Amino acid sequence: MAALPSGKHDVFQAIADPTRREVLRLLVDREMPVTAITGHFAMTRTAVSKHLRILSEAGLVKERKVGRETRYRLEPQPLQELRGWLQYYERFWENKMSALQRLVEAEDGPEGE
Amino acid sequence: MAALPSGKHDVFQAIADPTRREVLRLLVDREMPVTAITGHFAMTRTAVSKHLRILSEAGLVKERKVGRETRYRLEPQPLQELRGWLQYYERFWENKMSALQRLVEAEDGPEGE
DNA sequence: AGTATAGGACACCATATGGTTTCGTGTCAA
DNA sequence: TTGACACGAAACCATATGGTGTCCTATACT
Repeated sequence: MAALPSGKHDVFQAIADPTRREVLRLLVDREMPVTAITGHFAMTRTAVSKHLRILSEAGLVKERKVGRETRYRLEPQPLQELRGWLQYYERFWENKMSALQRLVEAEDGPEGE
Repeated sequence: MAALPSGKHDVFQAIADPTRREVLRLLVDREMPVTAITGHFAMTRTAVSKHLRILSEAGLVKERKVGRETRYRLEPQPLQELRGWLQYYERFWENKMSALQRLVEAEDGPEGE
């Protein structure tokens, strides 16, 4: 269930930081080396590198060495855990159900968790 | 767009902590006073109270005073922001698309949001 | 009235987090 | 081979985070 912990940071923690969410956006359509990523932020390369490590621990990015650069790319699969978590709550806001209605749905719901 | 910031903590931060995610689960089907919530955790009432404040700042719970107790209930709407964020990435893991395919999908995508 | 219960406020503490600078190493270009 | 570039590692720093214990007030019980 815990989706192979490649480090001490999980997906929930990884996406908690706005900078890291921006990094993910950057990597959506292309692979990028650290310096290029850093160009998009007002912080040092080292700081960005740390964010990349956390994302990597969460499995959200993968690195590939090409010559002297390390290119990072998005690895979206771990977001499925987040999606699964969210799905549990989705039905609750859809029709602004009451607590009682939620209770019924929760027990009666079409879950396979 | 930033969904009325009722405090300094946002949804992403709020759900980053496992304890807070558990609290949300507890409140799914019923309203609960602080002490009752605390009963489910190995920490003090004060600690739980702080978590509740953070959840409250993120808009994920609402409090209601009843006599001497403060009852908390789930307020799932703010999770929609998370869902919107996630949806952007959903298409990327569905069929393990390549970066190029993702690029095309991202620009050309079948959006109706 | 007097006591017990619920819970917020406050002071405090250890560790995590997000950032910096400096340094070392591997790789590319002249 | 000398130098510039890409990057990680390490030491350091301020603040945030997650927890504690003590105290105070409001409400309920008898």
